[in-house]
Amino acid sequence: MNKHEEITNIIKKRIYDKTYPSGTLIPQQDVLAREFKVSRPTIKKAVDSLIALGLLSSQRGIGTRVLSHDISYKTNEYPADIHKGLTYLLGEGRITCIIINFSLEFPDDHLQKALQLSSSSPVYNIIRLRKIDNKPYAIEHTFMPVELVPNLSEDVLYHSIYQYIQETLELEFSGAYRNIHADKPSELDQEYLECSFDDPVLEVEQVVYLKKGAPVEYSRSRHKYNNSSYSLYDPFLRKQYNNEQRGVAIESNE
Amino acid sequence: MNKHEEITNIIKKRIYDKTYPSGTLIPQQDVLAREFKVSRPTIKKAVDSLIALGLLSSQRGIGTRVLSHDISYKTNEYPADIHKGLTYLLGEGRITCIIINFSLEFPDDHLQKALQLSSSSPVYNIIRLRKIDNKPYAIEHTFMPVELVPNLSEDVLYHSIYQYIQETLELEFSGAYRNIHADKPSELDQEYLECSFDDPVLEVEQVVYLKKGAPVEYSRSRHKYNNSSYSLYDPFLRKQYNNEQRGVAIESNE
DNA sequence: CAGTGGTCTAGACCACCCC
DNA sequence: GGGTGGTCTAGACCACTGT
Repeated sequence: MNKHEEITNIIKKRIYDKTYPSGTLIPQQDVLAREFKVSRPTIKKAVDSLIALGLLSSQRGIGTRVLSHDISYKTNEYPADIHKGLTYLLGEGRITCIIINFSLEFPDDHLQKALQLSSSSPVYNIIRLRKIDNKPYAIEHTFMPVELVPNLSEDVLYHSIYQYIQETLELEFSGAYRNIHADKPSELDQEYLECSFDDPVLEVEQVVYLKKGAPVEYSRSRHKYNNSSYSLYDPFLRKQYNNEQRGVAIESNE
Repeated sequence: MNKHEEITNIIKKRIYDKTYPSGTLIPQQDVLAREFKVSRPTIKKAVDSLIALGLLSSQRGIGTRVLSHDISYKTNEYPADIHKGLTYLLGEGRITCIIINFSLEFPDDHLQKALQLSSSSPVYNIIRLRKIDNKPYAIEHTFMPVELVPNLSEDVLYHSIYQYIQETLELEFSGAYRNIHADKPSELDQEYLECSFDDPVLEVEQVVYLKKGAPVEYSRSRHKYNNSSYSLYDPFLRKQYNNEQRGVAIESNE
């Protein structure tokens, strides 16, 4: 672990255990630098990452303050890999998975674009149903290039594709584009998510990229509307109205 | 403008104008350091912010590669302030605003918690309908503490509350917690968004914080399901399964 | 091995706030 | 003026990659 990450974690603990209570100023950066026997830029880096998480806020000439978010922090991790994430959170046994479809096909135009593939490069077409305590939680429809993820078996599908990619194939991820929107339930949704025709569905569409740069997954996860939601903290780091994209956006499909 | 921000913008331009084509390696950090006559850590900072935007990906021993996201980049800015953001994007004249409600009240329990107020501290209760080209776009229901945002007038509501807060009151924002979910349309939605009883609605619920630490807004923006969506890039910066929260999360409301 | 990015240092200067 | 965080430097060392 890096120094700045260690310090990040220590400060985070001190925030949660109220060593640094909500609303108060934490010690100055040079005091922390002396305490942890590091240089000030290292402290700064640790503080910055806690600002990005929404736990701290700095003001020049004043200090760095602990923010108090009374937002109920029931936020479950939602990494690219729902299965491993939920297993981690809820423990083994409560999460189950049903494979609805597992086949190979050639990508259509949309997939060719999203995964940057040629039409002759086969992809897996996977549909899985995730359950928590035997109640349906999400339908995940996943496409992955066979080229990048060889030898995918049903065994892997029941566990974690992401673990297989990281640990067996030793590939690294760089990040994911996501688009979150509401939709009417499809027939598949109504059947597997056990919802009626007028129950809205929350869909998280994403493209996951490898560090190498290649897209490794296109997927759509659909959730019953009263079952889950997507939470995030958006630190207003930059001038808001740049001429360029930022992380967070709403698009209007006129 | 900081040096690292200037360099960030220059590199960004070079990515968009294909000086650094998709998929290729950009020059090494020490080459860039010499070109821009800055130290390497400054280059690193610029590169890091482009990694956070999803434009670059670095690998030790190899270099820094331009990612190519064929995701259609129709992403409109969605800052906390929809009005100013959309005005910036679409130009003056296409955005209009109707005030459906503007009143004062004392906060209920939920609002007291979200805005960290006592029950005797009044809040504005504002409902506005946003239109693009005279077609309904979103219903925004906003609560703000009178204490923090004094002298709010209808005039300000038609323009930008955020501009008023930043420029007149000279307050700074630190960021916002958001929760995005799907919902059934309310009667208000059906009336003003012109949707039918089985059209889903996408709601973005947020609490916006000042740098000082105080929550300054609690709001819910509701959109017709086929009208807008929420997009973001999630860089997988940290180990995914830490014992602590990250920005992105799904919560299951069991 | 040489070359890449990742991290850290020690110190400096500046911008800003409050007294 | 005295104290805060924000930024930048010049150089160093390390971890990792590919040959």
